[in-house]
Amino acid sequence: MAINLKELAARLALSPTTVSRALNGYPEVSANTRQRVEAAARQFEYRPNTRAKSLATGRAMAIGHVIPLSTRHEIVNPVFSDFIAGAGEAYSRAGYDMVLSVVSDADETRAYRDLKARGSVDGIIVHGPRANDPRIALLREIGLPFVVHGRATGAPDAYSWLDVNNRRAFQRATEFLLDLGHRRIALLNGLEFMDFAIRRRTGYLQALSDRSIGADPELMRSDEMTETFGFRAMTTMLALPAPPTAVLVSSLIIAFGVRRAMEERGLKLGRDISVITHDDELSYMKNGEDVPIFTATRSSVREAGRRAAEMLLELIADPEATPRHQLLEAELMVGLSTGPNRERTGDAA
Amino acid sequence: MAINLKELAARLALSPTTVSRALNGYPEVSANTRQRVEAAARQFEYRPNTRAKSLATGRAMAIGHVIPLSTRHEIVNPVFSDFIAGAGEAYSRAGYDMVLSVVSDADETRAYRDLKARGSVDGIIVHGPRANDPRIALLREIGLPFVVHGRATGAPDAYSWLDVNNRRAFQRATEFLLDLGHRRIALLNGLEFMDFAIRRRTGYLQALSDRSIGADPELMRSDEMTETFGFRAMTTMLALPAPPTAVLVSSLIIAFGVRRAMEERGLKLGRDISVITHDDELSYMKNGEDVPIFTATRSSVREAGRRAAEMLLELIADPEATPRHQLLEAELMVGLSTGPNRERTGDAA
DNA sequence: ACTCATCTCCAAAGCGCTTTGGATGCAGTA
DNA sequence: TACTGCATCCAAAGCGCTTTGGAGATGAGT
Repeated sequence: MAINLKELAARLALSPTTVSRALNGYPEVSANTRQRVEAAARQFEYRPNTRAKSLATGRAMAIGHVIPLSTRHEIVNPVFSDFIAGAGEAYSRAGYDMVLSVVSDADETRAYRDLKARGSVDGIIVHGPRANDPRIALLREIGLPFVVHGRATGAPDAYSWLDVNNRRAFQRATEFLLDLGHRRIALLNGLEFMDFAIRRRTGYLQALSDRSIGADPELMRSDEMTETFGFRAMTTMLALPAPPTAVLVSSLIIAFGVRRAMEERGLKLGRDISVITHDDELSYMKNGEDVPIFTATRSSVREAGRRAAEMLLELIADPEATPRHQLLEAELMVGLSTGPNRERTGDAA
Repeated sequence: MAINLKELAARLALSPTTVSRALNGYPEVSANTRQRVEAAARQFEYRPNTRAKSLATGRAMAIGHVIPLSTRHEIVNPVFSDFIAGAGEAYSRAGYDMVLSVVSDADETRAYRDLKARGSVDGIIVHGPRANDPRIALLREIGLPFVVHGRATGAPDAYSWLDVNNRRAFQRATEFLLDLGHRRIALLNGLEFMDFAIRRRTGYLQALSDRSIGADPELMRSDEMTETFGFRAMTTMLALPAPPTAVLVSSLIIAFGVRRAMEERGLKLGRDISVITHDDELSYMKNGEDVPIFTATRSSVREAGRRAAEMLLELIADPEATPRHQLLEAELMVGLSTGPNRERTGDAA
């Protein structure tokens, strides 16, 4: 069924050498034969065997994504499929395969080493970096090109990364709420050993301190980003003597929970309490259609995947390259969930 | 850095043949040498080069998942990452790699052919089957073992699949609502060219007709499964002269939208209107913790991924095998979102 | 003493491709 | 005529592994 180089060459009464060269664009073949070869390749639907090709060239033509299957937390999951979709696009365009390694997090180190030793990939995308993430040193030692989706504060050496400016996004969002007169602003963050969560908190705290507003520990929560977390945290906060008038949350799913807690108490989004969420633009989790439901700091994870993949491919093409960085700015999209602080408006009236 | 067979053999003063045999468990090697070889392999961290191995054996030791990147609909996405996680577990255990191909749906056919022709995979998992899905005939023609996650009603020949009993789940859910006295039961379904959606509707209609209750087209909607869809559809239905007293929805995300529409009107879940949802047990989208928020037909997508992968590996191991099937029954979990029809209670009182 | 089976091991071919190092033929040059 | 240079093609080696078809040694059987 599937034809190989030798057969194709035989059919053309040419040597495998010439056919290979013709198809790979080498100059030592006449324009005439090149056309004949290409026509025949199309006709017989010839596809070079990837295994053989990469054995011969030493390049795997594949990129690895290691997904630690944590027993404790499912962190990467919600954004993962969109990131993959974006990266996958870039890979197919470049003729690369994407190989996924799902491993229990105890085996993660071994997974990277295996990928290298068995020659299955030319590079790796690192997901869900944490502060001082040990994987960075590991990958450098192994000698496999890699790009980190996010950053790992505290990593000793330079490395390539692509990240959203989480600090700035949350700083701006906080300022936006401050400008609306809010003073008691809560933060419902992701788990704070994750790097992005740390940065978001930093931005939030920065904005507060810039206006000389003290942070209230009661108003800062951090947990896995689920609907339930949003609901519970918000319910608890609403029961405080001085509940927040605005809330900054790290994901749409959390925001759904927050909204539920509010509605259960008859509070209206944007009027009684303002909410800003981060929106990864997940394809299955839209923040409204034309007008955003939630005011949001928005940055497409899919786009991030695409760019991270492209960055890695460039790195592989030029091993001498110095580490690259890409810091994506999140847009601040005004939706229906924010409004002026009514407590103060009330004061003034 | 990475040592290969020849070097390892040289270090041991043995031939590559013997070393290969020792490591792959062939009998023509003495227990003594086998131990020596294994010890050395461990010491030097020898990992056979996958490319070379599969070139020699003809087996790719990899499974392909083709993800059509539809321009129109993002169908597989929300459940995709969990399915992958489950399948990935099974693959790593068996020493298989997982390769993902993200392709625009126009290129999907070519993607399958390429995977086969270039020898990159030994088998394929088919995602998101539709009625009369052409991929089944295609894959059979190509001659690549495959397992379908779901079924494709109308496919002419036998093929291996793993599916949730969607019809039965929704039939039972509908009966459950009927038993609670509900008569106007709405259905918010996924897109009905998807096979699972068709089956769910069938089950729903079956339950209604079994009790001689006519289906009201006004109460049946089908769309992409987003929060917005749930919200809009429910809002519209609540404005009907005779709104539904119960709703059956196809995903938790839709259910969130439904709840929002209800809460906006001050209606309480389970008291004013009953809601049953299907719950795929996505790791990032939990239906409450101990007591489910929503009464739900529950079936783990991750478990499905694991089993589908195992099924495929068995198929690959035994090419003569006849097609296998696995029909998983969903559990009907009673949560806080269902209760007796108060209209009728009202009537009776 | 000879044959035969058994146990260990190895040389070499082969998987499908790329790539090095020519070979061949032909036009241009002296 | 002989030489050079160029364009075009090919034979063969090699990528790292498996696997076929022995080879040599040992011991049992007669």
